[in-house]
Amino acid sequence: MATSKPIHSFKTPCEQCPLRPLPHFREFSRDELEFVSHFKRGELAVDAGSTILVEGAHSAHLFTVLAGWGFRYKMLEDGRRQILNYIMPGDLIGLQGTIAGEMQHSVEALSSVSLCVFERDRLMTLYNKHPSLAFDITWIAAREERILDEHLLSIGRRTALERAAYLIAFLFERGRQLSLFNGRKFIPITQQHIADTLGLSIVHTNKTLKKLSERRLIRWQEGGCEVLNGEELMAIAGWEGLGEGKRPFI
Amino acid sequence: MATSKPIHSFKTPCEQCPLRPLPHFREFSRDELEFVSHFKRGELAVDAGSTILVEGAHSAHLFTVLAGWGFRYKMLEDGRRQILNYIMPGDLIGLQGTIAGEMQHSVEALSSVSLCVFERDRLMTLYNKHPSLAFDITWIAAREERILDEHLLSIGRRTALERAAYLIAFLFERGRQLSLFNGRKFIPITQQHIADTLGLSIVHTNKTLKKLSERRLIRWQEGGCEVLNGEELMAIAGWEGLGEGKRPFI
DNA sequence: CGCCAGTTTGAAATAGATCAAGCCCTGTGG
DNA sequence: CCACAGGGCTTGATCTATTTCAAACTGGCG
Repeated sequence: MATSKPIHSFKTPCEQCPLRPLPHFREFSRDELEFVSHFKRGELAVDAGSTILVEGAHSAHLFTVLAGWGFRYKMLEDGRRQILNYIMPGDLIGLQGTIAGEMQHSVEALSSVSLCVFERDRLMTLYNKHPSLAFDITWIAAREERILDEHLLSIGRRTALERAAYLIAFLFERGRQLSLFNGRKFIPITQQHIADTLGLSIVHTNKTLKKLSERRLIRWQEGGCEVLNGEELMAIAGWEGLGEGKRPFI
Repeated sequence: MATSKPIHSFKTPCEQCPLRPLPHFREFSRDELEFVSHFKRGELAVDAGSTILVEGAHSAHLFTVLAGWGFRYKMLEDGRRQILNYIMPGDLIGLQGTIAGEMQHSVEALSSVSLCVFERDRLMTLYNKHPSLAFDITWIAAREERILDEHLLSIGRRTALERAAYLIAFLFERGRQLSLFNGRKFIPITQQHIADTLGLSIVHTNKTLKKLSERRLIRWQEGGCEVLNGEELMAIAGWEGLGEGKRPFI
């Protein structure tokens, strides 16, 4: 399994980037846009279930998600898996490889995913020539950190029901910010993924989700979760949301 | 409680920084050193138990830890607390305030702590004038992310015994890298802190630590934990360690 | 048709939480 | 010098959230 198609020579010009017009992302200056356009080396398209990056590998690339859903995870030697966070359009992945030499986690696609490919080697040029973009990269890393903090709070101190409510509300909020839902508020995820994110067994996860379903907050469909009441999920979790405001991306 | 002394006008010149000579940190160029020296605005000294930053506050400052131990945490409304990570010399704190406007977590001192104070406003100058330092800040953020990933794996998927072993090994490794131990390998921490880091109750934490004590891997002393066998703790946790190599700091 | 991944359910086992006390040490105030 | 209060640690007993085990159901798909 987990085969990824070769990197396309085809590339969407950054000037026509489908993400840029979204209200969630900050504007680029002409200058920045031009640099990023050169920085981008190609596009990668993978199918649902493919592995995008593997723990331990030395990848020469950085990626920005153009479309689709995926997740980052780590495993223990005996196979226990922990999902660390989800990746969605605008997210930068592979930065960790820059500091540690090799990836410390794996990344897998939940849906079909397409990614912009950058060369890690040229990152220093970005820092030298475009301080504003350099700052954006720091911003993106700090944001990921903030989200991990919240996940940690969730796994460490929330009950199973609160955790599940938090996770679904979180994914829903992220999708909403990215204008990902056309009518059907659908998250392409399996109960096993939810279990591995929340640190619960799949059986208990199933029973917990059933409680949320009975309260008409979510509905489970083939291949994912439909959100019926995001507000109430946030209330159960005691979670404030992601905050408004525009964010950068590369 | 939690009173912090006013920011000292007194400042250790960066040229005489006690951290710089440590083998764990990367060298600075003369240029970088000069800039950082100007960037630094003063020093802050707080006692054990003091709050250094509070969730929700708008701080105008960034800090680098010069000496001492502390921790970052978040709380739920009903008082449940989750410790997110520990801060030690060389760590940068307050960066999150830059991206979210306000702090998303609090920081408290475990021992007496002294900090270098920087003005957040002048961060952009650093990005404009010193790309190498800008990159270092990203590096530091990405490193924190990596550590949070590991914590998440721990809380989500390791057993209580494994978690405790991981945490103590982790703190021990960090202290060792920083040459913090002179003979006595002592971590200034309370069992309540360990419980709030591992997502366990204090009673169960106590019983778990007792098992580690009985195996002669640690010894509990007044006010903290003495590490007797870091190797074996890592083995129990199935944890590889932090990796060698120098790291930057500001 | 039969297989497979994902979901669902019930029953038994257990890790960890909660409850309740007691202990030790240090600091404080009479 | 003693009393006592408080924080941190320890321990045993009971309770419960969650895991594990086992089995069956569903809908696609070759």
